[in-house]
Amino acid sequence: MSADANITKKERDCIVSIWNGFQNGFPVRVSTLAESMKIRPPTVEELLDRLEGKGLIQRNRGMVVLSEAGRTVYRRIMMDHRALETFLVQCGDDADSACKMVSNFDYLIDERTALLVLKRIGNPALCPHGRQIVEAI
Amino acid sequence: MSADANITKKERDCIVSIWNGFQNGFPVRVSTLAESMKIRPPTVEELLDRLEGKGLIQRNRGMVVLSEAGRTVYRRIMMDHRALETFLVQCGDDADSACKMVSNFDYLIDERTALLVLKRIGNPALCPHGRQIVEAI
DNA sequence: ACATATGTTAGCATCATACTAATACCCTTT
DNA sequence: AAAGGGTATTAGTATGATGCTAACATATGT
Repeated sequence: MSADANITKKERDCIVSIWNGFQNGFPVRVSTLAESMKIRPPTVEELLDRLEGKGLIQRNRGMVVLSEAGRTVYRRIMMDHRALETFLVQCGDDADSACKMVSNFDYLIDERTALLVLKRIGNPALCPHGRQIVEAI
Repeated sequence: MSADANITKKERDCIVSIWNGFQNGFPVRVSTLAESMKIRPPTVEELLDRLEGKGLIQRNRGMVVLSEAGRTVYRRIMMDHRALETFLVQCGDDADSACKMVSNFDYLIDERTALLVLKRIGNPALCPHGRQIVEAI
């Protein structure tokens, strides 16, 4: 098992952008996603169609939110991401490089593996950026 | 930078299969590659066309070998693979799961990161399967 | 009601992956 | 040398992911 609802890198990025865009309390808009992902709105629509097909998001008149399943996927990606990122920083990498590197494959790592890594690095509560490794959302 | 001659997962698998097939001293054949990768010969041809285009292999009447550049890519993939695999085993994973997991992203990791990980886990000479982590080929 | 923003469809294009069917090539055996 | 068997390659097709522009639709605010 991977972090897996069987998603691609772009779908992963989109899920993360949807979550980040939501931070202020309002659902993110398609145009905002397009801007933050540096792709055109129709390409975002395409991506959203696929994510909706997988049950990971809900849409309403241009507003986009993660579904319960989508939030679960997000949580998994982030736990995996922050576990590895924290490990790399412990190895001597800087937080930004580690973050960029790990973004390329965090969505491919299974939960079991992430938990093993977390235990090994001492179950820290926070990642190098100061965020909760196991996020409650 | 990733381990990167900018390859895909299948191209990565193909490079590894070409190397493994070569072990006995004879270049691997297309049919052998097809069998070991569980795809049909024409799909192998397609893959080989792309790898040849990237200068990573050389072909001669159905025989396939890695080029110098291809061997470099292979070495990098394997160092990255074995570094992470060894780390996961140190975390408590078993060698086979670790191997399978790491195969999904070893080709995405940059050399600098792999070297940091190697240092951190104590620069072991051998991976859990007993192979040289830094392979001389 | 109109103008502007934004969202959505339609229509393409490209690349990676994969297949079957047909053809070409090579080697061994007769 | 011809025939046959195995292997490689080409041709043709398909699908999924990613991306675009242009056109059309829908809101929102003045």
